[in-house]
Order: sequence, then C-alpha cells, then structure tokens
Amino acid sequence: MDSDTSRVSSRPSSPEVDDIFLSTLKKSVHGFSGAVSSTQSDSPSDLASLRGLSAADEESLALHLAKKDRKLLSEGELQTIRLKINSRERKRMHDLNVAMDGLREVMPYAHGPSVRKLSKIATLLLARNYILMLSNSLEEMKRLVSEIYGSSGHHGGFHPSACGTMTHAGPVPGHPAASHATHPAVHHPLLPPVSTASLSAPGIAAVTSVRPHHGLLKAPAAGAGPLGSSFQHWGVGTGMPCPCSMCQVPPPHVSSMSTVTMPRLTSDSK
DNA sequence: TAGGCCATCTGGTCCT
DNA sequence: AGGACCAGATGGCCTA
Repeated sequence: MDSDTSRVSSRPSSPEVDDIFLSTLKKSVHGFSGAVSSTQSDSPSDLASLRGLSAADEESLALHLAKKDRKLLSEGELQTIRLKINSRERKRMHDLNVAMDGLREVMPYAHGPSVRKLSKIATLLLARNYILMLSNSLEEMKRLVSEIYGSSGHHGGFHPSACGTMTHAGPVPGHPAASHATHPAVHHPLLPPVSTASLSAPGIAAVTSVRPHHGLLKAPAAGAGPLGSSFQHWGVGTGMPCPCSMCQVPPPHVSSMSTVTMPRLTSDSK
C-alpha cells in the first residue's frame, strides 16, 4: 500500500462499490454513450426502475432468481442482477489486488511514495525468482553447514532442529552471503550480478523509481539460460533485476509443484 | 501519440 | 442454485 505512487493514488485500484455504482448511474443518466462493451447498457429507463428498488429488494431478487428464468425478467431486474454480479466481481478483484499488494510489501524491492509500484506481472515474476533464490540459498546453506561440521565431533551433520536457525555465535565461514563470490551458481537472482549490496540500500530506492521495462515481459522463455545465471539482463541503467520471462528458469522440483498446488489449473482444459 | 497497465463489465464454465 | 473463477472486450490514465 505504502508503495503506491501518485499514479496509484490518483486512480485507486479498487474504488468503493458505491462510487462505481454511482458512476454507472451518472454515465447512464447523463447519456453516456461511449463504446462500452456491447452488453453494457445502462439505459435511463432501466435505472429508473432500478432506483425504485431498495438494497434489500435487490438482494432478495437476485438471490431468488434462477439463471434459466432470467430471460423472462424485465430489463430492470436483469440490470439489478448484473449490478450484483459486477459488485461481486469487483470485490473479488479488490481482494486479489490486496493480496498483490501484500506480496509487493514482502518483496525485496524498494517501497515508498516516490517509487513506482511494481506491475502485477512484474510482482509475480519477481516473487517467483525470489522464492527460487531463497530455496537455492537454503540448499546452499545446508550444504555448506554440512561441509563445515560434517567431520567435527560435535556436529556430526546439519541438524537445525537442535541448533535452531543458525544462531551460532559469530559468522559462519562459509555463509552463503559471503560465499556468493565464490559460488556464482547461486548468485542472488534479485541482486545485480556485480554487487551483493543490500536491497534496502539507498541506491535501490532511486533505481526503482524507474520502471523496469524493456519490452521483454512478453518475450518467449526460449533463450533462458541456466538458473545459475538467473537474470539474463537488468533494467537498462537501473541495475534492477529483470522480471521478464526470459529470466525465468524453473528447476524441475519447482515446476512439478504447480501441478500439485493448482489442481484447478491442471484439470482445467479450457 | 503509441504502448503499457489497469479497472470494470460481461458471459461462460466450474465448483460446492 | 449460487458463487467463484476465468478470459475477452473496452476505455481511462500515464509515460516515453
């Protein structure tokens, strides 16, 4: 939310339902004749009948009408049902946007009023890369810890359950944060290849004020390299990670996950 | 001014 | 049956 820019504030992602309803009324009452969708017709006569209904009337009407009977309804009644459905859809999209904002907030990406909000597609792609990066970092950490303590008497192996989440005093010599330089294969997908500076560094905020765009968001992923290379390219002059599809290389174990967590997608033959 | 992004409407389909 | 989900269409806003 706080990452919203003036653009966002000037056009709220989810205006109040009442506002939408009123704007719809205004459009119709004032003879709005824009080339709206073919079925989007709010004629004044419809609205006249619509305004005669209370909210409770509308609700009960919509709830008690079967789809098959709708062809028998008057224009006003159909309009009422349509408004109810539209309202639900707006709410659904609003909830989706709220979730999207929540995702943006936890992304290692500069937030603030002066930073343009990530687009939806960029948010999703960046989130995906972030998850992949975290997974790789975790695996690398496990491997390094095993290497370090594997031959020692105290730590026969990696057992985070016993030691907590890496709370040993002092830096672990082989900590991934320090090992990236010697392990380019796990370099941070969200950081510029030449720098491991924190994403919260002042420079990032300035960088993210420029929307990362290069027309590759819709490019095919054919030319994507190995995961180790992560982002193939970065925002021109921005140093920002590229969220484009070319930079997306799903590891096998991640790809298979989608079929498990999204049964609707797999079963959907549309 | 073109293109990107977005909100909204709408009808169809699937799920509970 | 009703709601959720989805995708296409449309128009508005913003930026390069």
